[in-house]
Amino acid sequence: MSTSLPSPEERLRAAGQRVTSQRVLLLRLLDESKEHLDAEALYARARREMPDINLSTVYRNLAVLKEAGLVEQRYFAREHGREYFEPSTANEHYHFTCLVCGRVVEFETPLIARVRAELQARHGVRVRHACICFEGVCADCAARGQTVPVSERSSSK
Amino acid sequence: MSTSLPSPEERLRAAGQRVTSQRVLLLRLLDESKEHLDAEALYARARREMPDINLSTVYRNLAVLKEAGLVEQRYFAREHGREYFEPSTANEHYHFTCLVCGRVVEFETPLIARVRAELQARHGVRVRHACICFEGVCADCAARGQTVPVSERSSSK
DNA sequence: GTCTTTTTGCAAATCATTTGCAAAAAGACA
DNA sequence: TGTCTTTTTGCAAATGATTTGCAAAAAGAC
Repeated sequence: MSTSLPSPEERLRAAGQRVTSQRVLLLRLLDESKEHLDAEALYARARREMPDINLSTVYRNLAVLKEAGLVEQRYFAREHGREYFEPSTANEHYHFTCLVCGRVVEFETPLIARVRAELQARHGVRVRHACICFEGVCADCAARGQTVPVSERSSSK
Repeated sequence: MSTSLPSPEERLRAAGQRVTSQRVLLLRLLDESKEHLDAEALYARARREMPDINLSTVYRNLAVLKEAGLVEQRYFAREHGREYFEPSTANEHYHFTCLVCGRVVEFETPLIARVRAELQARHGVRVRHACICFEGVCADCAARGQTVPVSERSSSK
């Protein structure tokens, strides 16, 4: 989600990566997006401005940008097999996904850091990364009486 | 993992599911396993006792067992695209995976429940499920000086 | 500009997981 | 126990996301 970050070009240079038009475009699209995008969605948007861009270029660049710390990979709810991305931001935040409408609520909490600290203290492990995501029913959907997600109880197709 | 649970047959019946030799076997193998297994690993073990069992049967049954609440699906670390399973147990616990040796440390903490409560209180959402996993370097690997995971910095193959 | 290295587009491959289908097994009931 | 109905299985082929090999094109360095 859009914050005042340096331009895509600057961020690429700062990260020691080559500045290609494709990378600049992808980074900009991720910056501009209100939602988290997966490779396919990002590809669809990129094509509108660069019709010849290839899906594998999107995948390759997402991997490069992730490695360079310019974007972060996220996994959501039942969609865990699909990777979503967002630009790296300073503040650590987590996600809640509504199973009914798909809305993603971002939130912050110091408790996860405490869990990490506990883990470190009690088990001597060094935590490098955490994947935290919650899912359920958002306030609006609950108010609308939508309590049972369509694709939960029934077969998952 | 292995705890004193009712027999596979009993659990299947209690869950209103048909008792097939394949299901009994899979459930037993999951009970017996010290590690979390994915479909492929479970299949490999199952074949030893039932050579004709099919991989798709394993997948289908894991889905059934999950739906019935008899097993729980987990996602780990960089392996997020792959689903691992363990028998459902009463106590809620979370996982830490060592990026170097692959060891999985299970731990409990009341803090995650607090995060859920906070989410509920502050955003009005009803949390149904949480996917929580941590990764990093375990105490043993850190002691052995193994700080930089093999497949982290280099290309991810 | 020229040269070297990295990146791209394209097509084909991979890997986990799913599905269609006919035969086999499970559960219900006579 | 035998029969009937429904669910499950094995097998093969399909799917869907992601990856890879390769030759041409673009980026960065000199």
